[in-house]
Amino acid sequence: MDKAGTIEPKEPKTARGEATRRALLGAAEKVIGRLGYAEASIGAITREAGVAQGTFYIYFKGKDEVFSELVRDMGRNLRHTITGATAGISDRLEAEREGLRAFLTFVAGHPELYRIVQEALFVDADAYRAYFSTFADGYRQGLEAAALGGEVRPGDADIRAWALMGIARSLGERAVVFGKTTPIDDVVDSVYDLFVHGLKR
Amino acid sequence: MDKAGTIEPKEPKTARGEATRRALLGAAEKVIGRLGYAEASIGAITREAGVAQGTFYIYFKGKDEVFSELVRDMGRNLRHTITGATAGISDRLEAEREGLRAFLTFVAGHPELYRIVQEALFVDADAYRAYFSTFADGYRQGLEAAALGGEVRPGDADIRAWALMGIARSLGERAVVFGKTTPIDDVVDSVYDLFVHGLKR
DNA sequence: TCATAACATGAATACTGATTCACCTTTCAT
DNA sequence: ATGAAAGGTGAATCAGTATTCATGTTATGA
Repeated sequence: MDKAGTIEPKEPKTARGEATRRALLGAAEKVIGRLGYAEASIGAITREAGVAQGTFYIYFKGKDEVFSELVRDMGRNLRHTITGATAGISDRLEAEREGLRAFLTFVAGHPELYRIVQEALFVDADAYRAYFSTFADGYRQGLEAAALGGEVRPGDADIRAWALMGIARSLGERAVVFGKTTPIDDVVDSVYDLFVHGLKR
Repeated sequence: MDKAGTIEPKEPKTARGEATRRALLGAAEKVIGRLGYAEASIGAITREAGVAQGTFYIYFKGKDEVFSELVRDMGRNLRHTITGATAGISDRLEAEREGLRAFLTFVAGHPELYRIVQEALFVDADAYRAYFSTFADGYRQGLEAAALGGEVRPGDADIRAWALMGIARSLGERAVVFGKTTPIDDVVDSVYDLFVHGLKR
């Protein structure tokens, strides 16, 4: 009668199992990204992964679980990418600009990111909130530091963080969901100008 | 053998029927807003509306149809509200500010707006695109006119439109989904400052 | 006042797809 | 070389609900 320590019905790791799990995760990303959560059947996922349906349940408790894992995964990847792209840039505005560029580039390469993250609000609201809260926190800290250093004018860092995040999201969506193909560098330049100077003539 | 002109299985209008339809639509808004599309059963909607399940199909072809109608409805309402709030304001930046205030106020009063509109991407992508395209067009036209009039500095109006829309969306979500309760007027002031001056000190 | 179109009912049907399970195969430590 | 443990299979359940339908009820125009 154990149960507290054991990992229950999943998390199995040994050699090829790891590979199968990855295959499943990758297949889930592809299928869910294409069809959406509701339409993506376990059958379609396992077919894509090249395994039998039952195999799915060796590694995941259910459909929601892969999904949640996917959301966390993508968040990590994206954060990692952006961190890499902005590491070592001391000027805040410039860091903001490069972060945006990295974000838009990543998104262009992972168009399913939107569907999946956005659908998370309905499938796993906690994962959704965690995803955006984490991003917002990052933005906010950067802005606070910059305000302290006198790089940017004073103002509510949290609101600004959400505003900037909204800009990035919106322009990513403009490209991926609405098919507007303005080159990323042009988008970045426009937004940077907006960041720095605002709208006023 | 007609069919072209007739309205098929719905659109019936006669006295109380109209009322029932409205009740159903209102119930759908409430229930879908609360539970999300997938979890919202027809049973729950008709129960909320106080009618039998079959009644639902007198007025709507299916679950998707109410949903689509809801999305369009909300878009119209919101647009109407914002138009009303900004009518007669000739200064573009000020109009932008009041539009944002109206938007955030509306959203605070209709927290289910987010769930529903956001879920539309999965249930009825066309309605989703129409919703945001319409908004973006409005923003863009306003910005183009302002640029022509020399009120704002030159720049890509479409990109700016999407950026501003993203800011509004993000801050609405910050309140409704993430429960941050900064007073609307404070949010508006912060964002306005950002609009006008940008971040640079 | 009654014929008829609208409107309403809710139990029965139908379908879809997630999850289970009894059994087979591969791996590898000893 | 061998027997657990880990990994894998896929057909058979099973649950949940959208949709249908045969049957009432209400309203109104002639």
